[in-house]
Amino acid sequence: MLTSASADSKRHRGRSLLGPSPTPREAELLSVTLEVLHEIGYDKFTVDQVVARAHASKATVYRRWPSKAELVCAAFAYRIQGEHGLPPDTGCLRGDLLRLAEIIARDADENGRTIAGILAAGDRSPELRELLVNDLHSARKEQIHGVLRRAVARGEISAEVISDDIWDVLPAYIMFRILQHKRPVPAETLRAFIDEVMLPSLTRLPT
Amino acid sequence: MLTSASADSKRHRGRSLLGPSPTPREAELLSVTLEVLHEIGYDKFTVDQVVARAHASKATVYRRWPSKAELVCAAFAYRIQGEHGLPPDTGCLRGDLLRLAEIIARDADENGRTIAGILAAGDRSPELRELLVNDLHSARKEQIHGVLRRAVARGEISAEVISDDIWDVLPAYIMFRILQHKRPVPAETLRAFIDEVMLPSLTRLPT
Amino acid sequence: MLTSASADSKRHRGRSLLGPSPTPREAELLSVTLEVLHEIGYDKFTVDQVVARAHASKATVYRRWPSKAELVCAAFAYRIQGEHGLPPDTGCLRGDLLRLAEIIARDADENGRTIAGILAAGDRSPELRELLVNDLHSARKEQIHGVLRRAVARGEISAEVISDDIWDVLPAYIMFRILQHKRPVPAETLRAFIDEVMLPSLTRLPT
Amino acid sequence: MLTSASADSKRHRGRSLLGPSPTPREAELLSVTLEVLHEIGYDKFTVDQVVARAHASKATVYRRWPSKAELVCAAFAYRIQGEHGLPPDTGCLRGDLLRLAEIIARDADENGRTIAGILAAGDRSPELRELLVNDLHSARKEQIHGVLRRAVARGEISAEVISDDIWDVLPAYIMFRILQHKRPVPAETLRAFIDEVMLPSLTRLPT
DNA sequence: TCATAAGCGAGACGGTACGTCGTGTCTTACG
DNA sequence: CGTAAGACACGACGTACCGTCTCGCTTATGA
Repeated sequence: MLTSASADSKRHRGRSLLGPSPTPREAELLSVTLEVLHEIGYDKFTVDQVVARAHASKATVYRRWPSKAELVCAAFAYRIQGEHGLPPDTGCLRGDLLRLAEIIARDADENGRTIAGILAAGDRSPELRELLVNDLHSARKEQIHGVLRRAVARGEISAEVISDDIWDVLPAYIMFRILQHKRPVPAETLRAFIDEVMLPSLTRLPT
Repeated sequence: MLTSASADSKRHRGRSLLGPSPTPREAELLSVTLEVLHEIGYDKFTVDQVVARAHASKATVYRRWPSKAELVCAAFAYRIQGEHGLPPDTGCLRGDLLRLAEIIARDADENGRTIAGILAAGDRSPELRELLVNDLHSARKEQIHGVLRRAVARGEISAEVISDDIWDVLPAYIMFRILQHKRPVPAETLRAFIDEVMLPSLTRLPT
Repeated sequence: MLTSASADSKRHRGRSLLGPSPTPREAELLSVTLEVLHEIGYDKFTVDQVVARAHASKATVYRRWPSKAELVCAAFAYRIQGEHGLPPDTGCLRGDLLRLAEIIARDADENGRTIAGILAAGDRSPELRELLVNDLHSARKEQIHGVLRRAVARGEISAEVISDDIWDVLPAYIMFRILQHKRPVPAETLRAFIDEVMLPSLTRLPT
Repeated sequence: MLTSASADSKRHRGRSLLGPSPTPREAELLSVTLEVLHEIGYDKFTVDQVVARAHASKATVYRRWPSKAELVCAAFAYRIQGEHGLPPDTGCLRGDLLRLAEIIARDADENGRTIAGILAAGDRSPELRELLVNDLHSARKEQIHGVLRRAVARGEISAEVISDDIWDVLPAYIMFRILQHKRPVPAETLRAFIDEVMLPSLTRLPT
């Protein structure tokens, strides 16, 4: 028996974007949203398509997400959940970074254009966008800091090089490459970036 | 000594995107397009507004640029022309990079959202988008390589570190920061990026 | 005695052109269409004007009538409904015909140009045009045959002269005159036509 | 010294619509106009099509005829010239009328929709339209009156039945039938009209 | 003989209507 | 009551046509 009050109180644990964790119907709609985004890209994305494919009503969508932009944001935030896992330990910093770079590159390859769309539509709902960006990157940040902490533990790098400001060099570069050339970033480029930029920076002599 | 930047500026301009250099009327329309983009942002941008403000006809616009996306691209390519100038020589690589970072940051701050829009709408006209991206970044590439060549001439760095693949670390990071947080990149972040990432990479010991 | 007119009026009205009888919103739009047609004429008629005046949306109009031509046709068909009434019995055929001629002439005077426009645009939607013409003239046919049947009942004419083919001599002539000279047909011309053409034909000696 | 005055005076022989008789170039353009009208009908008619097909320039067209409506009118007036011939004498009024009806019916079949278009667009250039209508029907009037005069000469009808007002019953009915059903008027209908309407009217007993 | 002008082909241009489509609001009917 | 279905206002998009205009090119005359 459903006691929607207790269900409600359960839902108010959600963190950032989704507030309450999504109901089954919401989850379904968000999944369909992600599907459509993947298939036809952000700029051809249509709320009506989501509605049609989910056999839903526009009112049902707009009751929860007041605009197309917020629907897309919410769908993205929904997707991010559960991606916080650290990549497996490969035994050395370089291996960990290469592995992480691959993960990020694959993800960016799949979702780059959608993210660009969200960023471009920025002013429609600035606060939401900010939340999304935070969500997006807090996952990455944890992964990266995790890898770096492992390297510190191994004695490969000094703890001082872990910065709170520019930790995002790796995802930034990968995302940028994806957006610029719309092809996947070649593995060789990832390797070069890690060997020629990341590692020199992380193992630099203290100034 | 190569001054390929100046050589570049001597070429018949507008070769890539605009085909022939724009007629006066075209230039006018592109200028108005840029105006509108700045004022109301990419997602609220309207061809009709351009038409109204330029006292033009829709046919005049669509005769040249077959869609809104291409109009915006062309306007951007038009804007880029003449931005090839090298930043002034500050005497040392670090100073040059800081100066260049400022330039890039200011530009990205002004046009970031528009660029994101173009990237998001990518598939509407892929070839045009590619041309635009090439134009956008060939200008930057010239500037960066110019600065690095100056550093090589000064003996600050080895010519070997100049890569044709990952030269774009600096603009990538700046653009990404702009798009992520929509505020201007703080000078301190630029400094940190240069000191902690760029310079270690450029002055790294040969592997 | 056949009262096919009243039988007709009992049928579910709006069968032919409008399909189901129009919804309130449809009726409103058709009324506004007729208004605009009267005010500015067929060739300056604009769907946007209808939309603006009815505080409607273009989509609302085009959802029901796929083109301007069909909107105008439907508006006309809508107008025709309820015009099936017989003119009052004046006691003799000549009087009935004069009365009917006046009615037709006034109607043609008001709508002549619009009808010409519809006819000219014929090929845009031939089947619809045909329906419209049928509707337009089935009403007239009822009126004329009604008048003639009264005359037969009075013994003024023979039933044999009532033709199914060329019953439309009267409306044809009136409409033509209206279209040709754009002024109303003078009463004297109507009288002459009835006395010198209609009545000799109706009372002719059997060949 | 320009002799445009004398040139002008030369050209001022034309009668009604065309003013001066058309130059070769004008005649060519009018012919092409008629061609296009026949092929695609009045409502899809386009000045640009005439221009393209005649390898002419829009300026050339608009220098002579200030609007599409006037171009079409002029083309029609041009076509009418030389159609004033009487139909051959068949020996009796009925034969003459049948022959004439055929001629009119064929002409109306070819040009009905165009004429309707001109009539519908009436208010664009009322005076021109009036001229056209006069031209159109003065030719017919001559033909009909010619046939009637022949019948008077034969003693078939009385001269008194020739009316100046409602002479146009025959073309009116034919034109109307053409416009209404867009198919050619069947010969049987023409015969019935002549036998059952025209002849009773023309041979009626004096009231 | 050449230049000066007029006619012309070509087609860009401003304006405006068309018909399509997407967003976000709202109503109706069903379960 | 929530929901599916979908009508609706608003407004942008991209197309097409009209009538005006400017450009060169050609031709035909007058100095």
